[in-house]
Amino acid sequence: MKDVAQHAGVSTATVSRVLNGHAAPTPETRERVLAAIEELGYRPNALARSLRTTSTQTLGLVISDLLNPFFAEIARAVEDEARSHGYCVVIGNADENTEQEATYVRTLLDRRVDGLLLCPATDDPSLVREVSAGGVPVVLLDRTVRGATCPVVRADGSEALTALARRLVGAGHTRIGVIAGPPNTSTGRERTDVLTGSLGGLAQVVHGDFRQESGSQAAAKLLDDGATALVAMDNLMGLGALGEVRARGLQIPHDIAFAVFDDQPWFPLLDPPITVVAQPTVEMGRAAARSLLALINGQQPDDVKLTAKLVLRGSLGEAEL
Amino acid sequence: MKDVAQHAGVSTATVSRVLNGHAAPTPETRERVLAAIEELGYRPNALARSLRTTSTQTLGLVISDLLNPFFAEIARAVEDEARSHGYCVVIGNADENTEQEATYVRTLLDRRVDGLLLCPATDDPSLVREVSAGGVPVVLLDRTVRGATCPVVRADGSEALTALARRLVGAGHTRIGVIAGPPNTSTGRERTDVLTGSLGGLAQVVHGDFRQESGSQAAAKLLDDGATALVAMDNLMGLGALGEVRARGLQIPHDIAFAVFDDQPWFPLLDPPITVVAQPTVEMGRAAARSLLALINGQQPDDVKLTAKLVLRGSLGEAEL
DNA sequence: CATCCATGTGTAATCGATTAACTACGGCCT
DNA sequence: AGGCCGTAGTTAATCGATTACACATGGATG
Repeated sequence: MKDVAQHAGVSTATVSRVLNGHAAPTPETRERVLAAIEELGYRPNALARSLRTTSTQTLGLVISDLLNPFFAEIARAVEDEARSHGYCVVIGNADENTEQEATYVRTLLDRRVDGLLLCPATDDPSLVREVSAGGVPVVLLDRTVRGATCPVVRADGSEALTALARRLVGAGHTRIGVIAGPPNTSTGRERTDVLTGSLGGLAQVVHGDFRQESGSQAAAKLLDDGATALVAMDNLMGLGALGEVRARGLQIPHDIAFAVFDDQPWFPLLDPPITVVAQPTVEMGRAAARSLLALINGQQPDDVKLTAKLVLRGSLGEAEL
Repeated sequence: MKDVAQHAGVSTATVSRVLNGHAAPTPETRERVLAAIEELGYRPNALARSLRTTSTQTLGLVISDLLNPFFAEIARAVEDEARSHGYCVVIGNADENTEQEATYVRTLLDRRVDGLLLCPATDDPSLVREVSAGGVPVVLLDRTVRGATCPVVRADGSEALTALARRLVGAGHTRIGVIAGPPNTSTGRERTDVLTGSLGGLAQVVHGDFRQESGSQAAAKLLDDGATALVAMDNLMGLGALGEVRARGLQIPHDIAFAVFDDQPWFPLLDPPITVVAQPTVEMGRAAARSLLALINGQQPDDVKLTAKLVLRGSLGEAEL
């Protein structure tokens, strides 16, 4: 910057003013400065700027698992929305691991992100509290924590799950296997509670960890126990469960009814296409980013609850008639 | 930091030494400082530190499309490797868009990343040159650019594609539809060249843009032209093509042979499972991160070329016998 | 013609760390 | 005892920006 100033025959203050679009400098001075900048290929040091202004124009996003297309899509949406407001997003991948999650959150805070979007790995509120205590705006995304005091953005699948339950019961299924998420996550618990609630006593629940492998294992157990329908509570466990169903040579929907929470682009390609509860992923990501930006600007955004929809495609068999 | 110093009755210099594990401070002083840090909940400001030391312990990763599971997996691998060396990764999503790519690269440089991993959107070398000129270490990943002067890490699919071509030809296919990537990307061109080369004159090529929609369109065109086999050059175009095949009610492999470049976890679930050329994604990501770190440490890493493998699963029909 | 004000630019403090250069202290040797 | 040295710790410069405040200039005004 000093070089630019010298080159243009002005002081660094003037250069800074030109850079930041202040009113002061003469059009003529401005020209000279811009020319010098161009000539020297100067680019301002964002670190220095942020140090001085205490604003990094950066949001932190800590997600549970980057390999889960659901979160990848969320990340994408967050990024889009943030960029359109002149913010940048730094993504941290917690890998469904509390420790790694905490590490990432702290790293992001150390780098002074202006705000944090968090998809918490568990519903333990301590990490969120720690962040809030540090005075950094936080918004929770997809999952919440116990006694959360910050805005939360998530999808409500109750209606869709109730409808799903009704159809399964109506079709005469009496042993319905539910491949649930971890009980210490809000989504894991709530989805399962709603579904089992509306299934009366017909549900049999096995908990997985939102990953493919646990989906196969859970499916195996449930099939061994004579389940005639399977519902996986997230797309990765659904993938695992489908593998198990295939491996056993079972036909959907003839031998077994099948549904998944979370839509994926390839579900319609299966034969039959898979019935799902589809979440408005992109809207969730965008809404979360908007809430966080509002919070950063001193507003108090409300919680956002978007509704998930049941998409019938054929994998439930007669239940869909 | 000043507060900590005061609290511990020492100067900021001493606090800094404790923080950075210098030899100087007495165990006793160290104790006091650590106690003060603990008590005040002090966390060093990474911006200030980086400004002073000109090192951010951060790598930039600009990928073509975060929604493409291939790149998501790469990102994940890069991040793992980087973390294990004490580095953090900032991901930028270029969306297969040159302008956005350039914007991201500049943003990352402005933030003074220690090095940059780039999956270039096109093979135009100007952006890479710009970065190199700025003295920032760069490594290219998956794709290269014309006349690249920096290390490149990628997968070589020649062998697998040749084998694939041999089988298709052997099975008597004479109209083989190739859904190619954009000709201005190295992977788009090379894969297609190898495949069409080994297919003699039997190949018919339609170029897509590495996205789902273009895959359906290309497939439609090729099927209209009477193709009896389809090969998609990346998983998203494969997804689109499969959709088109399904929509037309064609049976794989009976009506049409099908193969995709890039494996995906759900390919084995289709009926029949899809034959693919599988790239060693994780190894690519890790290798690229390692190369970049080496470059940052002043070494001159060689290019890395990993080999992709043909995985036969049944979607080629008699070609696989 | 002196005074005042507006306007454009420069000077220097500041953000929060690191680190070279210096000081103070105590022990050891002759 | 005096000189020397090693060591723990302090002072202050520095990284590259922003910005409050001071200053200079020129035109308008009484």
